[in-house]
Amino acid sequence: MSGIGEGELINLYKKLFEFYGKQNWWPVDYEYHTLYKTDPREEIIIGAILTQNISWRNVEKALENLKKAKALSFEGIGKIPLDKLKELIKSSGFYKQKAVYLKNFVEIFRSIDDLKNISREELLKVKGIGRETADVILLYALDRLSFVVDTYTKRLLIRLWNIEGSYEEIKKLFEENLPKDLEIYKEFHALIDVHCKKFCRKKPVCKDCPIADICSFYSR
DNA sequence: GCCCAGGGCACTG
DNA sequence: CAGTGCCATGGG
Repeated sequence: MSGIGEGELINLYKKLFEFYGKQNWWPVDYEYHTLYKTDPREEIIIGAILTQNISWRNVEKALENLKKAKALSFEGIGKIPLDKLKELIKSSGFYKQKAVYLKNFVEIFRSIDDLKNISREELLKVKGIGRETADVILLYALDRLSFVVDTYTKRLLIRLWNIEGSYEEIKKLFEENLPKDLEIYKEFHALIDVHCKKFCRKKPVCKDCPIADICSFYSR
């Protein structure tokens, strides 16, 4: 699948970090959680489900609605009626199934503590939790060394080095060639997304791209 | 009006 | 295991 090693990925990381700076993902409203004594990690998981194949802008509106309803927590999600939940998260698209996913999730896991010893395989059994969402939960909410792959990551690897692979293959590629460091895992995924939104879009914008010098697509 | 966005499920071959 | 249809809103 690939012919790159540790050097290339670290180099990519350094270049992106240098250009964009620290991203501090996952975004969370700590003031809200301090005020209502809820756990910010639960917001990460709720957001991870809401953002499936939807722009973050649409998710932010849904999160705001949940805050106003004091429902941005597992307990809060569990308390509000399903129909009410659907209304609140409507802006995040696919809202009927996402509402069911959320309800089901907080039914299984009553609080963040119930996830303390969860494995990736167990998470993947939960309806609505696929590979990417599971890895987001593991990395950003539970501080586990599980690299997150998304469509941006795949697109970038194809453009940069013409590397294609399944989700698990790409995930392995990163995990085998990066230092086992939580901050690097978190920031790298965030940087890839930020970069792909700005430059490496579906229709690539190569002008002024900060990593054009290491990109095989650019030199074609 | 068209395209796309921080995927996942169910079903098919 | 890979491919496809479906889910649905909102901004560019």
